[in-house]
Amino acid sequence: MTLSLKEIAEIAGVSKTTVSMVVNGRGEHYRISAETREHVMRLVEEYGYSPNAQARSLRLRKTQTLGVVVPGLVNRFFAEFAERFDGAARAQGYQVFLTATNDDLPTEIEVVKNLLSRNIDGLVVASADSAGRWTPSNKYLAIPRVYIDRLVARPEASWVVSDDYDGAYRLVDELCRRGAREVYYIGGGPRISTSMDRRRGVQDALQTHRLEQRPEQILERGYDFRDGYAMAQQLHDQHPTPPEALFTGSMTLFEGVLQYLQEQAPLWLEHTRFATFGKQPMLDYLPGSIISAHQDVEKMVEATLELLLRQISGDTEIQQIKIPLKFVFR
Amino acid sequence: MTLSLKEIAEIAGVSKTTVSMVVNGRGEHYRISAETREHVMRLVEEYGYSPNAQARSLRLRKTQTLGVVVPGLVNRFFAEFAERFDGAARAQGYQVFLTATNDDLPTEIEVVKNLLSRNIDGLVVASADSAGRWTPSNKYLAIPRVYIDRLVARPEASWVVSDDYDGAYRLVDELCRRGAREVYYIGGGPRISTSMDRRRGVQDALQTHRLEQRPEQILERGYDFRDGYAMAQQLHDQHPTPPEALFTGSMTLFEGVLQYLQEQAPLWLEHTRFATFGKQPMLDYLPGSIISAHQDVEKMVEATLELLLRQISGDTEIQQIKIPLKFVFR
DNA sequence: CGAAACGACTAAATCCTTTTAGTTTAGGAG
DNA sequence: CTCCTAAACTAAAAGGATTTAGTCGTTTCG
Repeated sequence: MTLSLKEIAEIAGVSKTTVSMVVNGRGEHYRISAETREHVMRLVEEYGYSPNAQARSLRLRKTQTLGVVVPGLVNRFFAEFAERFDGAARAQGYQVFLTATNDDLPTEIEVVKNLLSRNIDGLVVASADSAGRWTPSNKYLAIPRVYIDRLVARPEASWVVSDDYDGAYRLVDELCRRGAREVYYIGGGPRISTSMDRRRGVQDALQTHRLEQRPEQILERGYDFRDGYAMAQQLHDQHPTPPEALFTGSMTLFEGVLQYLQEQAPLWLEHTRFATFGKQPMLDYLPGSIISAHQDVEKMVEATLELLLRQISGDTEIQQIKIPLKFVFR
Repeated sequence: MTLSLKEIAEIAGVSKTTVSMVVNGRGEHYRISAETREHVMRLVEEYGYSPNAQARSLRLRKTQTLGVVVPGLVNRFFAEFAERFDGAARAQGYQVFLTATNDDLPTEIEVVKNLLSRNIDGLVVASADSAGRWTPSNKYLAIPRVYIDRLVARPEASWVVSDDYDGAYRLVDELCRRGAREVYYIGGGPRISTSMDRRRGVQDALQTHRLEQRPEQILERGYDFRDGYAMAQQLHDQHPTPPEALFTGSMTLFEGVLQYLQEQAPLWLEHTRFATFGKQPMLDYLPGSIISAHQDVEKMVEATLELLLRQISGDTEIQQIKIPLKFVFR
């Protein structure tokens, strides 16, 4: 059993107000004699009193709590983001509710609603739906929030994303510089902003290099491992010989592709040049040619937390930040 | 602005009690006429009322909140555990506070204290210190909790861990069956239970196969990438030719080792047989011989949540569960 | 007919803090 | 001696829910 403020006050023989003042040390227009302060403090320590956060935040209308909603944690980018964000937020006195939605919009909506009813102070979302095709509640619209990774069209709000267009462009540009004349594209769901931007980047780079773009060179499905596997299969079926170059929109997709190729078309692993989004230490040890681009997690965390805290402290300005990717040209 | 129960009651022209009853539908010894119920419900929908979780849990002494404390999320096992646990807990109506401690005991203690002051209903910890060399508060001792991955000596409590001893034994056994006569061990910090068990497994397997065990064959440091790198270096310095077999205690360690070997001793990658704990899809595409064992996350999540919920519902029995590992003998 | 039972509500207490608006005591100024 | 002020506290309200213990008519039963 933990004691309450009231009980401490009774034991100490002072009022609740006094104990509260001592514990919070907020002596604005109140003074407490050194004697009393010490007396109360001793009891607080002795009984290991710490304020009940429920009651506290009920009164203060502040929970010192943030919500982070991501598609999944097995995805290394989100894992790293979550881990760093958690640490940074904690350093600022916030505890984090972290939730994975599995990229499912109904789940996302349910989770956000739950978080809102818990009166979180701020919200970070990598949304499953960039188009914003659901009607947010007033409470949702009122809460400080930052979208990450994928920008969201509606409601108009702050976001921190990577420069996906530029990343895709430069990856494909590099493939071409290295001699590729035929680049295939395997990407995530066309309703997610990252997919759209990456695809545009790829296409513009091909255009710059005056390379042909046939519709069957563009495959889009989802960001899942199985999507990667399936698209590799589809590609292989329609084009049995190894293409010169293959671009995948995420590490998970790349893993799916790899799985298929190893099983059904190992020749590709030797002859095709790969470019992919995502980070993975083991890429360095794979045979074959692989270049990659990954998000600058540290900068993103920093920017996200700053935007969020600024909103929490009352600033209503909307800010939208695009962060450059990092490239590994092996 | 969201309305409160009181305001809804005023608009509806009924008491707070009635609204509360309608919303929670807990008509044990209270009845509410269909008419009133419908009337109130309409207003609740219209204004999008949902109860304030702070106030609710203050009264109920239940927060429908669980804490999960892990060393880090970039580690795939913890990421997968967290993701699945989050989903399973949400299905049971709990929201999860997830925190990464970076395997730092002071951080762990601080985080747990914070979670306790928020009155979480249950706690899951992969502790940075298996020896239990800190004094837990009464509140900590009283809260339903389950240790995972690493068991904790004190306080006596429920845990769900993998059968590390067996896993290490069988990996090394397999190495020996495949002809290895000399196995080196690279492991995590000797104060963490998983390290201790894995080491014992390795040593017992060597003994079974009547293989020599020199002290310099056993390296222990920590579970970090850099630890792996450093131990590989140390090993290479004292033994420049590729050893027949090398065991690493985690995927992160293996990655560190790989990094060093690729830079300084690429020959090893061809000639040494590797065995490692951990899961990583890309292992399948690496050249060389690698066998591995990884935790059965699904079963662990299931067991952990069940033990926790049972404790929350009042069962005080301590249960300690060891779950078999999964092996991939490539 | 009187008492008990029941249906349909409501008032007020409770959970634990924070904070506003006092209250009490002592000392100094006039 | 009275009045005022400062120092050091305290009482009570507020914050938003749940729940115990009623209240007040209307039926039902003996």
